[in-house]
Formats: sequence, C-alpha cells, structure tokens
Amino acid sequence: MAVCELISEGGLDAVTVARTAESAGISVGLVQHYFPTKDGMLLHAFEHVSARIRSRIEERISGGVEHRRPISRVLAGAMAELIPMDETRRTEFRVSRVFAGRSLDVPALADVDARAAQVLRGDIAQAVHNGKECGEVAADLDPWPAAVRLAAVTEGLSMQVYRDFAYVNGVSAADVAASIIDSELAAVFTGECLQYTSKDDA
Amino acid sequence: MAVCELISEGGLDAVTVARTAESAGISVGLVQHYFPTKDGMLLHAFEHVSARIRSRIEERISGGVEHRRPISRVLAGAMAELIPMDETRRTEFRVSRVFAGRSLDVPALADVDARAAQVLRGDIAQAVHNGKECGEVAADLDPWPAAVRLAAVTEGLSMQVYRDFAYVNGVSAADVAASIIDSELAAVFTGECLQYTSKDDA
DNA sequence: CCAATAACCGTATGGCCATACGATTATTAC
DNA sequence: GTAATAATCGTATGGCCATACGGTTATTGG
Repeated sequence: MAVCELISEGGLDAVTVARTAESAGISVGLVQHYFPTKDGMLLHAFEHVSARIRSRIEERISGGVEHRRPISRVLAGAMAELIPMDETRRTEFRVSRVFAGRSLDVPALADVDARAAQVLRGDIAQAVHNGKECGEVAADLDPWPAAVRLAAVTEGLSMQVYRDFAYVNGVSAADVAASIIDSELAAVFTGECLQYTSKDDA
Repeated sequence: MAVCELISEGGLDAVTVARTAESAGISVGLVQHYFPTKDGMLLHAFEHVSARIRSRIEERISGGVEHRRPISRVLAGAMAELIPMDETRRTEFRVSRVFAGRSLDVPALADVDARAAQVLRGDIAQAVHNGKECGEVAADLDPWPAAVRLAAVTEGLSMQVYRDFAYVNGVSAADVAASIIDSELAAVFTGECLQYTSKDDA
C-alpha cells in the first residue's frame, strides 16, 4: 500500500490524498472512489499492516509447531520477528508505531491497535499452553500473565532497539535483544515467574 | 504548558498556534514572540515533559538511596512511576507517547526521545551498580544489559497497561505490571540474567 | 447491443493554519 | 525623562488540503 510507503518516509503528515494518489499512480478521484474519507483510508492501511504482521507471527508459530520444534525456540523466533533489526522490519516498525501514536486520539485506530496486542498475547498464551502438553512448561503456570510479560518485553525491546540501532561497545542491539528474549523465555518456562501468578490469585 | 493539555485532549492535530494561545490565555503574536516557529514550540514542550518525568524518577531513586531502602525496592518504585495506572500518569503517558510517535519523522524530537531513554537506562544501571556495593547484586553482573532489560520491560508494560486498562478476570493491569516488574528485578538481582551478559562478551 | 455499474479522471472550493508584519504598551537602563 | 528593549496584540496572507462534483471511459450482465 502506497500509504505505508509515504508514512515510512515522512510520517502521517506526508500522507495527503493527492500524494497518496500520485504515489500509487492513480488520480485523486479514484482514491476517493475507494475511500470516501481519508480517515477510512488510514484505518484500512492500519488494519492492513496489522494483519500482515499478525499473519507472519502466526505462520511462524504454526510452522514451528508442525515441525515439532521446541516451543521456546518457536516463540523466540516469533518474537524476534517484531524486533526492528533489519531495514525491512525497521520500516514496518516505523509505520505501525506511527499509527499507534495516532491511536491515542482516534478511537477507531485504537481499536485496531488494542485488538492486535490482544491477538498477539493470545497467540503467545496459546503457545505456552501447548508447551505444557509437551511437558516443556510447568503445568501450574497461568499462560496469560506469562503472555503479558513476554509481549511486554518484546514490545519494549523493539523500541529500545529502534532508538539505539548501533549499540554500546560493539555489541549490536539486536543481539542484546535476542539474548534478553531468550532469558525471558527461560524464566517463564522454568516457572520462575510463578510467583506473580500466585500473587494474582490472592 | 498549554501544549500538553491540548495534546492530551486531541493529539498533535489539536495543537494549532491559535488554540495554544487561546488555551494559555494569550495572543497569537505572543506565542510567536517566544517561539518563532511552531516546531520549536513543540520541541520545547517535549523537552519539558521529558525533563519532568526524568526528574521525578531521579528524585525517587536518590530519595530511596538516602533512606537506605533496598535498591530493588527503590527501582520497583521508580519503574512503577512510568506505568500509566492513574489518570495523571495516563495523560502524561499519552503526551509523551504522542511525541514519541512524531519522533519517528522529526529528528529533533527523536533526539530528545533517544536521550531520555538513554538517561533512564543510565539511572537504572547506576542503581544496579550501587546495589553491588551493598552486596544486593551479584558482583559480576554487567549493569548495562540489565538496565536495557529493565527499561524495556517497563516501557513495554506501560503500553500493555495503557491499552487494556481494566483487565482480565478482576485482576487490574497495574497489579500484573507491578508483579512482573518485581519478578524482573528479582531475576536481574539474583543474577539469573548473567547468561546473556557472558554471551555478549563472547 | 445496450444499459447499468464500476473504474477513473481533473478541477474547483471552502476552510484552516503557520507565519509575517506593523502597531501598542510595559519595563528597564542610563 | 528618555531611549531602547521586551511584552503583547490583532490582522493579513499565501499555501495546502480534504472533499465535492461532474465528466469520461471501461466492464459486465442480460
């Protein structure tokens, strides 16, 4: 979608109907034909990128499960998908973050954003749950707080990595991120975080 | 600052020079007198809120250290300061997040954002380092990756909490966040995350 | 073949906004 | 007291943009 291209280059301000039309090689009238209002166009674009990211993640998980790879490895790969470490992921990150920023004021966008986050946590929780049946995860672990934790650390890391792309003393930010994700997964899977699960039940 | 008020109500689009002037009870000409350009005004506002948040965090840390409270408790309090759990923190979160969104396209804002993140990590790392001297932290722990991890989890949690303010089956999002922060701190302080520190050195 | 529907175009317009600008009043410095 | 500097105002303007609108060409269904 042309909108995403414009956003990634110059942010939401760069997205005018005229420019979008030009960038897509069509006329202003036509984009109006498809999207009577600009807000609708933006909403559609946001849904579009959310869906794409989501399907990548889900493919990665289901693919890994099919190949009987250990759940922790599968999740590590899926979460790494969200870290902006190469230029492609970086632009994707930028686009969804711009929309997320706008979500703070536009309820329709906030919906998409919230739903995306919810789905991600759901997928993670599902994977953790599967891990139980394979004996990879402690049986008394509540998958939901675990999923919140994993989703949070991934999202937070993605921003740290985005800001400081090249990192301290030679170690790349992406490597640090991967290591942190690994150790988070280990923590969750060895049941180290049971402590707050039980605390919640109190 | 009137700008922040407008942002928190209607996002950056709601911030026009005229409205800002009105909201501040002055004339358009006067705001021009102080900020020849609108971008400058925005930049100033962003610096303003960044500095305020930062000073709150730093006070909290230095205050805790003075009272000889355990570092892990001090850090937990400082990090909780960043979680949007009440209405005040929520609007503050919204404002800084709106600016962060714009940072993706405006280098000047990106600078402020990156610097703020850097300072936060620095403060955390310093606290962790102090914990060593008190024997609270394993001596061979590199404070920097630990700080990255803690900053990331805090930032990620703040967004999860913001999106789903009221949370699943009666447990408030803020409680979950606090528990997760606690367990993160425990993990870092017991040296559980040494694994990625050593991996980095390899 | 022909209507109706969809794809597609270009221009016009009314609104909003950042900034420019000149004027007016307070404050300070000498 | 006066000149210079700062604070303050109101209006004008030129630009950009979303949307409206009327027209033209394809596509399709019967």
